[in-house]
Amino acid sequence: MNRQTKLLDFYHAMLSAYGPQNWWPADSPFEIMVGAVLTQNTSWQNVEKAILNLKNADVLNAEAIDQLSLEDLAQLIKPAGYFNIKAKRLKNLIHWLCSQYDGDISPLARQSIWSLQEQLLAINGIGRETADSIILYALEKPTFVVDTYTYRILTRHFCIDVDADYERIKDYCQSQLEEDVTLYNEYHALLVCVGKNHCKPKAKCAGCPLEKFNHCTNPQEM
DNA sequence: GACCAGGCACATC
DNA sequence: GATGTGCATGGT
Repeated sequence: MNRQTKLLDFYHAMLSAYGPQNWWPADSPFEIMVGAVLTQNTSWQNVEKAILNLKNADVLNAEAIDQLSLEDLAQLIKPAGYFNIKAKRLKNLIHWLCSQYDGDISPLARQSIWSLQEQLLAINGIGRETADSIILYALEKPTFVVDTYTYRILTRHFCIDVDADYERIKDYCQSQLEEDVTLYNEYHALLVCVGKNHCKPKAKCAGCPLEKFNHCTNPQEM
């Protein structure tokens, strides 16, 4: 595929407005996996505090988290919110990594996206977005990540139906864009940027870099 | 004080 | 299968 699509136009507009985002903000693929769980329905600012706690306690590694008690882990990740449920989810993910791969992420990079999705989605607490975030950002494989920002922005710009589900949105995005890790990486990060700065739940989208393409309709206007 | 944030699983109908 | 609800901190 080498054609100009609506989503590619969006991409160039967002990129020229914000520049490369160079996600994911982390020091290692393992930290990305942990962050992917902690950021579920949570602002990144709060996730950073939780990750800092893990670093300061010297437990930001698979073996340490696997051995940590649920209560101790929950206390460390408290700033990220939902700390009891996220402690369980994090331990589920890390226990899978330890029991199946000896706590080593590198063998995962040699597996297919399909196989990785199947394994990750089988873990309680890992849903589609978290699985795709891990595959794209930690394992650097081309799978598009859909989140609330993606949904909100693409529905307001009439790219997708309001009742479109995760897979449908993902298929739409992947059909409009070249299969490319860097493109998918930047695209999702830029959508988050637009979502945070302009495309808010109950606000008009003034100054949005996507404004020039068509009317951005927010729910209050409909 | 209300609203929102890189979701997910589970209960209920 | 669709829809509703609990989970929780911290910034605006």
